[in-house]
Amino acid sequence: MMEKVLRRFFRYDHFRTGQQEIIESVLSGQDTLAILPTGGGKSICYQLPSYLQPEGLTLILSPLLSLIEDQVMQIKQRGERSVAKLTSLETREQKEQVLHQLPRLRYLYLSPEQLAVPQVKQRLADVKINLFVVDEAHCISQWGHEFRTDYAKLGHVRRQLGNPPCLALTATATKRVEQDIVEGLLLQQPNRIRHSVNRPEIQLIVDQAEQDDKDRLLEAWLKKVERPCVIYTTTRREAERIAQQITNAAYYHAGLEAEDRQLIQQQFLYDEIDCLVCTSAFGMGVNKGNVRTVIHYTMPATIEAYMQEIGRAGRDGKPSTAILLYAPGDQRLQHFLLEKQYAPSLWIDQVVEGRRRHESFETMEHRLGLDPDDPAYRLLKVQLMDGKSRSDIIDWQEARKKIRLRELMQMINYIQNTLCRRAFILHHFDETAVVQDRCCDLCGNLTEDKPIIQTEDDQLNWKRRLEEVFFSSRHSV
DNA sequence: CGCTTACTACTTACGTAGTAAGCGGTGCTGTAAT
Repeated sequence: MMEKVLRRFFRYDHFRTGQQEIIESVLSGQDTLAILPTGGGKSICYQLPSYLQPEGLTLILSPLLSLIEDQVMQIKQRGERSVAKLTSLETREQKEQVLHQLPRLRYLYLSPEQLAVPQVKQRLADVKINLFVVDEAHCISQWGHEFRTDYAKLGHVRRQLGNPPCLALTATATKRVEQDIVEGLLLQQPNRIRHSVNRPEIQLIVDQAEQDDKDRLLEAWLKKVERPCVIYTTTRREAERIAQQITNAAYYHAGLEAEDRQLIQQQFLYDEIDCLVCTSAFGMGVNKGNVRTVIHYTMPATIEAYMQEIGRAGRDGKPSTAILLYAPGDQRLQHFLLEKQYAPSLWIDQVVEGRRRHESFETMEHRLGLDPDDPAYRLLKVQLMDGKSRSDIIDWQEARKKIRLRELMQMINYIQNTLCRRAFILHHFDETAVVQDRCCDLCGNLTEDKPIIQTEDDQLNWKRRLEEVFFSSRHSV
């Protein structure tokens, strides 16, 4: 039966690994958390069940407008017309029309922010929702706490919509991320379907250097590795600077116009450019099979982010390479960026005091010179509007910073690890290490399944090392 | 916080040291009312 639907509506003869299991779980009405390798055909997992149900809507929450556009287009291309999207790109009339069509609609794509709009929520509450899908569900953990807080509220919204079954999909999730997803979506005894996050086709290399040698090192690696190649940097300026030094390269970051971003992504996709230098803005939803190399000029803030980013290599399954360049002190920028997300206690005090005097946020913004677009200030505002007190917020900030510094430490541990890079990463994702060829710079093809490095239970050591890494310049004796 | 850039001061001939200012990621968004 399922194969028949697969052939008829999706024109595939067979399911790929994991798809069937997820679909069965979805059809059983259970909450499902699925960790599938990238490019594993995730969309079929939530699109197919709809054809086996007599009526009802499939709601798909997606993090990027561009992703929503792509998905809707792909569905239409396969001949399904009962699909719509609800984003800020639609006009008021279009939105109204979509909300009017709801009872007859099969798929609705929207951003998490749209679900915070009262009218959207109300109209959706009147409709039968078969499935509540959260695509790229790691965003709940990655963005939900600080940056896009509507992600953290999806569970409550789901309750308000009659608690339809939920399917959360992602490619990479540690236990912590999994926990964030379960809590954020209020999943009830979810069926957890896990596939290994290991990407055996990608060999892992870390190259440590002095800051001044990095450009030369990058140049040397570029002579050795195959293209197409993605180079990740932390800052936009660095992405632009490095792109200039490389032939047939372009840069990509969030400071570009949406049109330019799309154009460059397309050029890279069609091999007109074979080297893309970018910030973390690049990658989500990019389906390019032949990326041979991912180089990190500077490290990301977490191992999960690192896995997401190197995961863009070798989707065609052919041998690929991930290289991370590290110079002492590289973590400081990540540390700064992390700190910058939280309001300084001065702001908290000032704004709490202003509210006590019934001053509006707008007035305070003027009086105190606060930028209403600053994410840290916006987060503070959300928390205060949610009824949080000064001490709630301070305690929460402390707890979050501690978690995130620890994640950053894990990234450093990966770099300074001396056993096996792959084993370290798999261990981080609570998987057992595997032995394989083309493994990493530390073990080559001689991988052994050994106990790996310290983990969270190494409390004392952790604190000491944290001080060493972040404060050594000031506190050295 | 730490790195880079811009400017100033002082010295002494076009250069250098010292200080101040600026910068550093990710994306969504009913936006009320004249």
